[in-house]
Amino acid sequence: MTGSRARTRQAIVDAAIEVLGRNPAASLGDIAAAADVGRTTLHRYFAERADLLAAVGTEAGARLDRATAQARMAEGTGASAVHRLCQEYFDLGSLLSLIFTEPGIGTGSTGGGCDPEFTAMVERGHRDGTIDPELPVDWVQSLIWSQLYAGWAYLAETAASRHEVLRLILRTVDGAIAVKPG
Amino acid sequence: MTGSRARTRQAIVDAAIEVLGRNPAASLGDIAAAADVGRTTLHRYFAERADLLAAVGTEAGARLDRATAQARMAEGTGASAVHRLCQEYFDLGSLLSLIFTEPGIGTGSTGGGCDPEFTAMVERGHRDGTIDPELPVDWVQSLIWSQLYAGWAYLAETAASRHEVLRLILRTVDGAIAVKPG
DNA sequence: CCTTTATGGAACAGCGATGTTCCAAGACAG
DNA sequence: CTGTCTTGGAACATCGCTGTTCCATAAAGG
Repeated sequence: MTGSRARTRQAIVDAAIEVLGRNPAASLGDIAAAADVGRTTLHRYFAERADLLAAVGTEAGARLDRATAQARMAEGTGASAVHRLCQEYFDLGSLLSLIFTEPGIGTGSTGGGCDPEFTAMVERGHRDGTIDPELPVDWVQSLIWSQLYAGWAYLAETAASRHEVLRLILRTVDGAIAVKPG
Repeated sequence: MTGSRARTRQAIVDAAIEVLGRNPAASLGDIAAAADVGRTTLHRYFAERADLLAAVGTEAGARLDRATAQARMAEGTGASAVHRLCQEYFDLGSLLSLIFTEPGIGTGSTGGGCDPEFTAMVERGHRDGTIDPELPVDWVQSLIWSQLYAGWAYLAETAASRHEVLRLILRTVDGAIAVKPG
């Protein structure tokens, strides 16, 4: 019956991502309820709150890595790679809120500098004339995350479709990083 | 000694904005400590947490209104007005985090649609060719707030100067709302 | 000098979240 | 059917935050 345990555990982690994304201060009872699981069962899988948060961090890192890989940051112009990255990250859904509000959730204690692949992508864009050279690499990173988060929030508050919101995000991000005519 | 009361009260509200901006779940003890005031004194001025939050909301609304007025949204092209609005709002400092994380903090229970003045400004920009007509008014609003918040966070995490961060914000916001060449 | 005013500390009860233990019930495999 | 696995509910102690009361102290003002 080990398949059941894995399924329950995953349901709890998924629910935690969903609920904590909406409210980072949510109680374990809220998370258990969202997972359709008793609070006792949640504690059976994660003795302490910190254990659950660690599992959420691991899951977040895994999903993030998967999305990053699919974006193929090393291909095409810098701007086109940023464009693809936004598309893939947008699919992270409720995880976006969590990553944005809880910086360093899926990062292995790095905290500081950007991912080397990301840096390479933006600097390539600086050289190939598709990303404004005045914008530092980490500012481009802030830009992308804040736009993705804004889009996710916008999706939750308005009647706009997922597709329409993605279009808006891509349009504004592309414009923001574009080399300025003046 | 009524001057002292006003000063203490203001110090508490200011500290609350500062602390709650960094951590919306901060305890009253944290806020009192940040205001260099005993927790007892804080309770003397604000019997319940809700009372303090109401005062913070009022203060936030006042500062927001002041900044809005100074931006003169009705003057110049739509894009230039957005530009000025970003400059003024950036000066709100730590209040930015609070407004961003606690939507509707200083708004008089509106919640829904944008400010009419703001709407007029963006629609003017749509007509005068300085703001991309594909971008809905409330998306422009999301864009501005998310960029201001990102800038404020960037300022706290990096060694960049306030002036430099403002430059980055204005550059990316201007690019994001600009009419696209394609 | 003496009163009023403002403050901070200590102590206390209440509350919600947390973490633990124990037990009963249902599901599944042999 | 029987034993194991998984679960959920109830009860409990604990902890931190909240809100209140009481008292001591220090400063400002008459």
